[in-house]
This record gives sequence, C-alpha cells and structure tokens, in this order.
Amino acid sequence: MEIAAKYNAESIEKKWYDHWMKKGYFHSEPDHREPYTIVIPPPNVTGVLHMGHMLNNTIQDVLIRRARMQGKNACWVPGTDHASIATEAKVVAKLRESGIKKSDISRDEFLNHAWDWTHKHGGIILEQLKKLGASCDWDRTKFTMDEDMSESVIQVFVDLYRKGKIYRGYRMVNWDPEAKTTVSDEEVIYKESNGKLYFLKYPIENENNHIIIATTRPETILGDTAICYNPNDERFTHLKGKRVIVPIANRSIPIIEDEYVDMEFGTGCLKITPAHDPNDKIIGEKHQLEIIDIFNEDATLNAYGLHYEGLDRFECRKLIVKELESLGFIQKIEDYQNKVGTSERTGSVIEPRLSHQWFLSMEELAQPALQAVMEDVVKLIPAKFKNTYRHWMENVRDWNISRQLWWGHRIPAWYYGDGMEDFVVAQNETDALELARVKTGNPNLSSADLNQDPDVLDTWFSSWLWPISVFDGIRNPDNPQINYYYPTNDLITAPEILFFWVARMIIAGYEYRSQKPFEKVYLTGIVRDKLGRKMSKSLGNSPDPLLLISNYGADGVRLGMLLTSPAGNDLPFDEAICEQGRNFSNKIWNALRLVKGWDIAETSQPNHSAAIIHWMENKINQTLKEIDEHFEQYRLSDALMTTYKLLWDDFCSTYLEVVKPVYGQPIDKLTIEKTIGIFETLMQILHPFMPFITEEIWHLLRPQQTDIIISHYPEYKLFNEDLLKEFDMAYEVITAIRNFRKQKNIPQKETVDLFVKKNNNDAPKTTFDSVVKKLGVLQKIEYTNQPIENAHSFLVESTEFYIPFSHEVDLNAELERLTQELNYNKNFLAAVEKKLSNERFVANAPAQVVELEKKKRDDAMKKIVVIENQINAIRQ
RNA sequence: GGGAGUUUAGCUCAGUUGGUUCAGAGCAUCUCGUUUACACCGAGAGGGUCGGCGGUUCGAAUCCGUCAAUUCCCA
Repeated sequence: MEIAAKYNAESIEKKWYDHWMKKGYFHSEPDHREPYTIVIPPPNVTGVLHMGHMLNNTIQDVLIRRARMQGKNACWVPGTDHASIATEAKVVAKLRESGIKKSDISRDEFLNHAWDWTHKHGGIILEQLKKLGASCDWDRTKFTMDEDMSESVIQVFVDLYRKGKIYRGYRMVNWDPEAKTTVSDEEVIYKESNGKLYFLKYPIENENNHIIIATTRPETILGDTAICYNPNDERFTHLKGKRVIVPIANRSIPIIEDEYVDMEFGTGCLKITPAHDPNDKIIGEKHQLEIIDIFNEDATLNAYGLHYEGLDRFECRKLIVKELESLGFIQKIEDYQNKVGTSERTGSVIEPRLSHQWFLSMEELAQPALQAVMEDVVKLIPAKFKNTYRHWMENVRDWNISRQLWWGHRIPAWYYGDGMEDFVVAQNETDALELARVKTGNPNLSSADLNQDPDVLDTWFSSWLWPISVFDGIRNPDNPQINYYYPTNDLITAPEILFFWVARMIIAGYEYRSQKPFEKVYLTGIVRDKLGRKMSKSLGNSPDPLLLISNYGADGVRLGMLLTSPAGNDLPFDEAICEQGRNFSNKIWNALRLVKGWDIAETSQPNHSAAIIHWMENKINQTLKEIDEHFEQYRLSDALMTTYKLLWDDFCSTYLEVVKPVYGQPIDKLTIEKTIGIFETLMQILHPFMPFITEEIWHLLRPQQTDIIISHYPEYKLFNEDLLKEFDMAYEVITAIRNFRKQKNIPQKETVDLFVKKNNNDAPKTTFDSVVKKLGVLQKIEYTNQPIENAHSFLVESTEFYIPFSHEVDLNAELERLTQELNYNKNFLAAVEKKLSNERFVANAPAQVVELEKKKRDDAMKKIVVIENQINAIRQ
C-alpha cells in the first residue's frame, strides 16, 4: 500500500466528516445508555466563526467524542440565537445602504427584512463548525426564534408575570432626542466639551440664608427634588433636616445626606434631579424622592418647564441663566471641561431619560441558584469563579428584560388605556382580549382597542431557557427527551457571560425543572492576540479561522488551541501553536509510513522488541491513568500534553526506534502485530483531540470492523511500576552513552562496549539490556567486578558504567569531573545530615518524611564510596 | 469608588494536604547531526532570588501580613 509522503488534511477531513454524517454517528435518541449531554452556547445567527468559537467548540467536541467512545449516549445540541441588538443593527445598516430608514417602514416590513437577512446569513457559523470537526447532533439544531422556542419564551414571561415576578418600572436609558429612540451604552460616544459650571444660590426655607450648588445643567433645576451633602462634611451639618427653595420654580425640597456626594467637587453640595441623571436616580430611589421629568421626547421642556415650556433644552439653558442672574441666584460661573455623551447615529447629545421597562425580580429566584454553586451542585471550573459568582448573586439586581427593538420576542403585554395598570399579559392576542374584557368589565372591547407593547425581550431572556427549551421542556415538561437529557452534563462557555447567561440558566433550571441545568461549567478564557488585546473585528487582529484550518488542518488548529489553554485562562493566540499542531500531525503520519513500510517475515522476535513492547504496554496504562485524572479535573491541556508526549516521545522516539529493523530488513510478525495494536490504542486515545487524522490512520493500519469515532475508548489496566522505573534507569544509561558519543564525536554507526559494575551487592537488572544495547549502539554489555581502565565512566545511582575508549583518556579531566561529583554529593549529604540532626525536625516531621531523609542519606553515602573508589583507582 | 483574580524559565503554563535533589513541561534559543519514517526531523545543552519586603514553621513557590504590577467584573 502506498501512503502519501505528506499528510493531506483537507481532503481527508472532508472525507471523514461526510462519512460520519452519513453514518449518523452524531445523532442521539434516548435509550438505555447513560446520557452525556452538552448544549452549545448558541452563537449569533448572523455571526461568523471567530477564534473564541474555535476554542469553545473544540473543547466541547473533545468532551463529546470522548464520552461517545466511552459508550455513553452522547448528545451535543447545536443552535443559534437571534441576538436582537446585533442583528437589528446589521439589518438597519443594510437598509440604510439601500436608502431605507427604519422609521419609514412598518414593523412587519422591518421584520421581513430581518428574516431575509437571517435566512441568508443564518447558519453560516454552524457550517463553519463542521469544518472544525464538531460532532453536533445537527438534526436537533435550534434557533431561539423558532416557533416552539418562541412559544416557550412567551409562556415563561406570562408565567412569571402571573407569579408576580415580572413588573413594569422605570429605568434610565440613553435617549437620542433627535432619533427619538433609546441607544445602547455601546452606541454612546463621549466627547470632550467646553462647558460652564454654574454656582447657584438656593435659599434656605424660613431663613435669610442660602446654600451654593454647582451644576453644569442649570435648566434641570426645574426637576430638582432634593439637595444632598455628605454626612461626613462638617460644613453642612447645620443644614440637617432643613429644606431649600428651588429658584424660579419656588418649590420647597428637602436637604438630605448621602455618602455618595464627593466633598471635593464643586461646593460639596449636590442638587438631585432623579429624572435626568442616572446617579441622582439611584439616590432618589434610596431616599424615596419625587421624580420630576421636565422634558418631552424631543428634549423640549414640558409643563414642568413652566414658562420655558416648548423650548429646546439648550435654548432654555441660555434663557434660564439670564433669568437666574437677573434674580441674583447666580454666585459665579466658571469654565468647565467635561465629557458629554453623543449619539453614534445622529450626533445629538444623549439625554438620560426615564422610560418604562419590564423587570424580573431576581432576589428570590436567585437563591437556589446561588446555593447550587456554593455547594458545588453545579460545579464551576476553575472554582475561583465561585467568588465572583457569589458576589454577583448576593447583590443581584432586578433584570431589565425589555429592549426598545423590533427584532426578537415581542413582549406579550397588551394595553387598553393610558393608565399605568391598563394592560394585560397573555400568551396571545385572543387570550389577551378575553382577559382585558374581564379586567375592564367591558365585554365589547375588541382587538382594535388593544395595543401590544412595542418592545422585545432581552435576548438572554430566551437563551436562559436554552438547556430546557431545546428539549421542549417548557411547553411539554414531561416529554421523554427532556426527561432523558436533562440535566445536561457540561456547559462550556466564557467567564464574561457567567452572570448574563450561566447564572440565569441555573435560575431558570430551578424555577422550571426544580433541577440544575448542568453539572459542570467549564469556563474558557478569552482568545487574545500576541499583544494581549482581545480579538475583534474592529481591530482586525483576528486570524480567519477557516484559513487557519486550511493551512494547518482542523486537527492542527484544534491541538494548537488546546495545548496552551487551561480552563479559565486567556489564550494569547499565535499561529505558531497551530504550526505545532500541524507538525504533530506530520509526526504521527510518518510513524504510520514507517510502520506500514516494513516487510513482514516469519522470523523470531528479538529480545529488545519483546522488552520494549512489554514496557510500552505498561507505559500506556500508566499514561491512560494520568489522562483519565486530567479529564476528571477538566485539565484538557494537560490531558493533551500527556497524550502528545506519549505519542511523540514514548512511541516515536523510543518504542519505534527499538522495534525498527535494520534498514532493508523485515520485521517479525509478532512485533508488527503488537505494534499495530499499540498504534491503534494510541489513535483511540488521541481521537477526541484530533478526530480526522486518527480516523484515517485507524483505517490505514489494518482493515477495521468499526470506525474509530465509535470504537471503545481504552481503559487503563494495572501496570508494573517497578518495570517502568527500571526502564527510566535504563534510559538514563542510554542518555549517558549518547552524551559520551557526542562529546567524543563518535559516529552513530560505530559501536562501543559497555561494562557495568554493580556496587553494594546490588543484583544486576538486565530486563532492558537489549534495549540499551540497541539504542546505545553497543557491541556488547558486560558485567564486571573491576573498574575498567582507559575508559570513560559514569554513574547511575550507585552503579558504575565504563565505555572503553581507544584514545587516550584525559585522566586529569576525569579526576576533575569526579571530584566535582563527589563534592556535590558531599554537600548534599551534609544538608541531609543537618536536617536529621535537627531534633525538632525529627520530632515534628511525619515519620514518612524522616524515613525519606534517611534513605537519601544512605544513598548519598553509597554513592560517595563509589566515587571515592573511582578517584583512588585513577590516582594509583 | 466597590468586588474578584493573576504574578514561577524568553513565551504560554503545571506545581494536589507546607516535606524526596522541587523548582517542572511544551514552545522558543544554542550546539551537533541528513542516502536509511519524518528538517513539519533526530540527539543533546543552556536558561528561573518562584513580583518585592516582612512574618509563622524544624521546613515556604505553597500559609499569613504588607507593598507593587497587571487583568477582569459591577457602577
């Protein structure tokens, strides 16, 4: 069989992915087996694959493939979310390009455009995941706006409303008075601006006195509802409990105390305008102040603006300053630089504005979710995130679930009047009408009298149900799918969304299933560029994942991403790590070429082959145990590195070099069969990490009953630790021989002899002599009781080794080397003896530790004797 | 401003309950090597006051205090 000299990742990857799909290996249905379930963190439906997805999904695939091979019923549910803000922004931008303004079209028309966009771009990202090798159950692909998924979201809203958990309230938003819309925090651009700081006099009620307050926005005094100073500020203690009169408005407002006030800023005294400043709003809520909103939606003044009603806010500012001046309320005006938020879209100055929003009360809901994580019912990996989680959950604030957008799940609330309570919440309009008729007592109410809330729900309000809704567990809480797959096993996600998403899923899990949504949460890091910057489109610092895959192979990229990424750590991405992955692919590919390149003969098995096979089998079991432990602790990069070394160092560099016949000679049948079996086992261990190349090699090794993807993952058996230790010593001998050759420039082809002198009545350990002979390229190994003259010598533990050397041995150099070694051991012995002579050490340290120190002392003493004898021998 | 983390070799990270010569891995670097599976390779080597200081202890990378640097989250 001819095997290509280079591994061609691209064609092989496609071949096997198609094959797996055709065989339906990724599909899962409930059965008698133990389920292993992962739900994908749904990416944005219109997004494209970035490096974060690559890392995240590689990890999921490793876990799911391993579980599948371990005989579990592995189910990885893929899907996307509708990402209201991002998608709507993209659709708006696209419409703008073709000259259409969102405000010029109807909601339905806009949604048609949005669906077009979704259908066109939707799912690209899922196709990209296939290139990575992701073994998702594609038959189960979900989208948060699918009909069943949407129904679940609405059902949950209605349910929580009826339970009294959802309420309407006010929230400060960024208002663009020109576009008459809210904009998100990300869409506000802060600009340095030259303004003024006005020092205003507020008369104190019933006193012939006043206090001075500094403000940049004098027009907002009409909305003032308190004056506030810091309780630690002695300058103002005389004001405690008093009231002041707002100039022009002539309203009496209280003076309050709050530590929020910065004593250094302005006069140390602050006016509180809860309707027009986010911080003031918080203080207002704390002190239960009145809220006076003085603006219309276009930022002209309303009736609270008194005689300024109808004027623009900036016009008003000019005029009110004049009026205040003429009335003597202005003490002074200073120049002042501050940052003013402007709208990214219209450039107009953002007005903080209170608006109606829907909220979900969190405190009570959060309790089981907090407890679950604190008690490790839901385990965070790494555990350090528990602290952050707890802090957030203990200080949880109500969740603002409405968004002033069109793309998403429209809030199922219908208004029939202008009153705060003139609305009903229902699953659909028909139900709403019925409810409204009951609530109003007006049976003639028609659907034309109902107006549905224009806002949509926060995208997280649908994704928090994801682990339940993908199995239809909201609408049909007792269906066989949800009963089988829920709770899921592992969730793989980024710590940035621990609160936005993970915590809320746990909350939803307990509220709707009375059970956690998953057992473990593996938190990945952020993929950064070499400079430590987050990868982003705007910086253009993210490599194209598909290009990486075509350059290094999906296996290569997967390996690269995992090698340097322990849980919870950021991944400073460098293409060089993919190169390492590609090199590794090449290495194992060439091992295959070697193994398949030998002729096979019915010859007897050489001793060294028998010995190294025995060692390799033990080594594999030892390593499998380590890998299992790494997986148990979710240390995937360690598990991978352990596998990598097993293949590269133990299998390629050691094992194959031993069994490799002399060039041109055939290999014996027994050895090649064992070798192929070992190779197969190694491919199985590697498969979860590098699925494609392992499947290819698996089939090239020999005809197979089954594909590797569904083969049974190797389980470790007992291994002989003494044997492995003995080999390590033998390997030390090999290394010493190699060093000697290098030192003396002895070519690899030239054989040398090795003499072994055991000391201290130790019995010779000869198990791996044949291996030492082969790898050391020795003519012979001979045991002796006498030091060998004219030889290079070295020491492993207390055994002496001699390589006779025809050239003159430099006795002085040899003496110096031995003396150095002697000194080192003497110092070491002294240190150990010092420890042992310390009574407090002997008394306090555990017996085990003391024993170890004693053994160290004995070993060192033995070694010293040996070295001293060598030195004496040379001197004579 | 409040909270949480991180700091170990040039880079990215391991280092379990303090205890073996415990200071480690991979990559990178350096030296030597190529008709013989692989130069996307082989054989070797060098490289760290474990962020600083102080403390607890027979013993500290590990525990405590403090300072510094840095990252993230919330406002």
